[in-house]
Amino acid sequence: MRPSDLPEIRHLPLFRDMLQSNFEQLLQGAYAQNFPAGVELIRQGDPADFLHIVIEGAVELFAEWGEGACTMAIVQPIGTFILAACIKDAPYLMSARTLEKSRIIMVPAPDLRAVFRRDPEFAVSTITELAGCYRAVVRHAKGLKLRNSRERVAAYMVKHLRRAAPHMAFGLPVEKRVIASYLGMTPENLSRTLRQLEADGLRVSGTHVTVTDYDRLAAVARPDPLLDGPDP
Amino acid sequence: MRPSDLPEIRHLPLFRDMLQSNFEQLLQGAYAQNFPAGVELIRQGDPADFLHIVIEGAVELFAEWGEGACTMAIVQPIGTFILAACIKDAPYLMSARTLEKSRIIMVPAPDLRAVFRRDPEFAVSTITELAGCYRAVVRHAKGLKLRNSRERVAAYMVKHLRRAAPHMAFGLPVEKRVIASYLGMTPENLSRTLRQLEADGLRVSGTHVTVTDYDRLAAVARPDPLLDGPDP
DNA sequence: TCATATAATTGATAAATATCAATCAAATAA
DNA sequence: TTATTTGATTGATATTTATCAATTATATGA
Repeated sequence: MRPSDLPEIRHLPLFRDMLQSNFEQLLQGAYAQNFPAGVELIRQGDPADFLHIVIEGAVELFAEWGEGACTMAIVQPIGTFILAACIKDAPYLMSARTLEKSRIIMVPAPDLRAVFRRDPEFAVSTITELAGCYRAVVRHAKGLKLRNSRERVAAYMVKHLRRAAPHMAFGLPVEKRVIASYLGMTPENLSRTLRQLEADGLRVSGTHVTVTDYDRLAAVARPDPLLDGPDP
Repeated sequence: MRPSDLPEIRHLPLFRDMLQSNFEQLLQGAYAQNFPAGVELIRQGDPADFLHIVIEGAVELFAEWGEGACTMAIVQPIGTFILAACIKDAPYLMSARTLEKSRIIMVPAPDLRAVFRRDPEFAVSTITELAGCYRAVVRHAKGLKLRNSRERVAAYMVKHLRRAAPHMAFGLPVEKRVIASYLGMTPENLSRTLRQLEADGLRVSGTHVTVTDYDRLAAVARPDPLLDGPDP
């Protein structure tokens, strides 16, 4: 592990408040690894061995059932994934693969469980982190059930535009087929929907998104913090 | 609050391992209330004031957006809800209403946060509980994205049949329209799907469900612990 | 650079699902 | 009990979304 990785990790909400000695011990047993794009890091159903931290690159969490598969989330720096499986000492519910060249830190699950039993601050941070993850999935599920695909696409664009504020443009973080799967639709349907949304102030060319009429687009998306998350 | 409520609550995984003194203090500030059916206990967007514990009856967690609404979960005794919002001190993401005459215990959120900061066992239980909630929603979202409505209905029936094992029959716990909404479909579609599944060993008459051919039904549902939860 | 693979788009069509309206059944209250 | 409300079912139809096939664009590697 690079020494330069540590301060960044230390600043994550999950690790920010714990005792220095516990932090050091936790990352003692951890190790970093660089992966090319398209590597399967985790297979759903396997026992949870490591908490993963994405330092560079991007990781797709996806689910499979029979022939089908779908994207459940994208994790980008600096983010962690599958905390819940590690804590429950249960099988992973999702698989994970790198979308690009990525640098990942892996913290052994038993160390994690040991430390939050004796560091109350870390326990509180873990609780807060998990509560945040839970709420994120609830919002995702709400979007799937309450919005149709056109509304989900519009909401996705509005959400990313807000992050890019005050600009009225941003670049898509991942391939369109991944976005389509995340939004619970086919790539063909996404393609047609983007075309259709040109009448509502959205302009997508390749990976570049421009919003020409925010109000019109927002009228389709009807953004709501209870579905799209807090404003930032 | 009835004295007879306490032992039951004390046996919940969430409260089982904490110090008796902390348990007593936590429930000191709590109070129990009886509600008729159809009462809105919580409105999404409101600040999270209380952890709710269902002692008797049934509570529907639902989400609203614009004109639309959908059922997100059913909580039955003895279960808790909206732990995550209490912990994050954030607005509720879901509304809650009683589906039947229900007895609910309400624990003030600030007490909750205070106690898990000083009782490590309670912190660990909270972490485990939240991780479990998270995984439940992930499974629900996976089901919505990977299965079509026929498969979701079949899986719902298989899941409930397993709980009723070794019987090959059980009663629907809530109205069909609630089940339909939970499964992300219209009541009409559920009705037609149930009719269609008669060819696959499922027999539903009113609230009574009988499975005449488990293997055929399971062939439609393709049950999977990563979508349907652990076997019990 | 070109050749090749992969992703994105487009059109045609099919399947899934929702909507609307009418009826039927079941629960509930007077 | 009967009257009334509410939920469930059914049919007809519209809409949404997926599938399949072909083409175009874009990225990737020799």
